[in-house]
Amino acid sequence: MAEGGTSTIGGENLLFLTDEQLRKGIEAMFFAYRGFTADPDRILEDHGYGRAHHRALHFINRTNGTTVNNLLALLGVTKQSLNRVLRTLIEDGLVESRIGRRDRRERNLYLTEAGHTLERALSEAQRERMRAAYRAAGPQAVAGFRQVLEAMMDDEIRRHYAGLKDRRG
Amino acid sequence: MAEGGTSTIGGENLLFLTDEQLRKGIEAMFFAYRGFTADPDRILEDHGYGRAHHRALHFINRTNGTTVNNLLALLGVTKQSLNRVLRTLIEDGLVESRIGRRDRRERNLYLTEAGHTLERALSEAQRERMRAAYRAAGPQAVAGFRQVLEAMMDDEIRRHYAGLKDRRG
DNA sequence: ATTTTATGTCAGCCTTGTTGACATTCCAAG
DNA sequence: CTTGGAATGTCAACAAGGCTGACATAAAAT
Repeated sequence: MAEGGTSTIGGENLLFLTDEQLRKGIEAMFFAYRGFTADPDRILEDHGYGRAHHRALHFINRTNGTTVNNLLALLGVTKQSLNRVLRTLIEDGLVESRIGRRDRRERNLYLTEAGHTLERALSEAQRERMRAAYRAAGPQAVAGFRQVLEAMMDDEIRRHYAGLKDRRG
Repeated sequence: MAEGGTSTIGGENLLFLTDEQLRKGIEAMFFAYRGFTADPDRILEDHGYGRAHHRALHFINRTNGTTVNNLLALLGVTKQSLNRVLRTLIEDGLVESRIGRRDRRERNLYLTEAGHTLERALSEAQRERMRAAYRAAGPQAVAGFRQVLEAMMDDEIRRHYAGLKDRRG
């Protein structure tokens, strides 16, 4: 049974995309995402946090000193929603909010030591799962994985994904 | 700059997994999943439904005549949570719930004509995005994509993913 | 001086997860 | 046959975390 076959016709590699194959891909995405979030979720539960807190910690760590507005664009939620999460993280001493130096309206966000500790625990759990999957699938598969995921993003997001740079300060 | 490089040493293809590469993979997963759900979400909004309704419709369509318990295992939520979604779908005439013939405690679930119509609209939107991503990335990438996703699932789920069969009745 | 921008906050709504209590049905042990 | 436990599904109530709208404040821009 040839599933997901490719064929080379006239030098070009063609892909036969049946609805059945696409459905398999859709379900793979759904189930894999569950696995992807399962390990951090368990850690978060112990701290009384949810996925929203994880996402905030991740991107604050990634883009050190980022502003609230910046974070909103990345996370794709409303400021009210982000604010609720951010407030608890600040109250709990995981995130520090400093008034901007150039523009005093802005708040620059940083992880505290405690924040870094939790972020590391979360991301290490997630990296471990990703590492195992990468190893099992092999380098060629990993390259393909990344290509398909990137093609699946919205255009605006793809720019964020590609262009995000650390800006320490 | 060699990012995510592979090298062939002694005939074996090795993969260098830096934390940075893994983090890129993690973010790709996050952003791609947003894109993955964006199109159906827009359709659902028009009908006053959410993602949970989409998932239910998908798996009822896929496993025609499935029971509530079966669906629970696939969706990974509590029966109470599923029940709420199911109730509205039944009230709205998208899903039919028939008392089981062998075991009258069970309910066998089927899509009505209207249910099929909405399911098709949702899955076609999602397939279209998947199709475009597959085309952009190419067949080799698609194979890798599926391999990595499968390796990322929890073991129990992987069995569901691989082994799900239609059982019409 | 006025307007715009960045941020924070309050109130209230919705979806979708959770647990607890309960009804129905089946099946097996007595 | 009856009865008690297990399986299945429903109803009620609560929490997290999305959302919108309204409003306050401070600072920057005009």
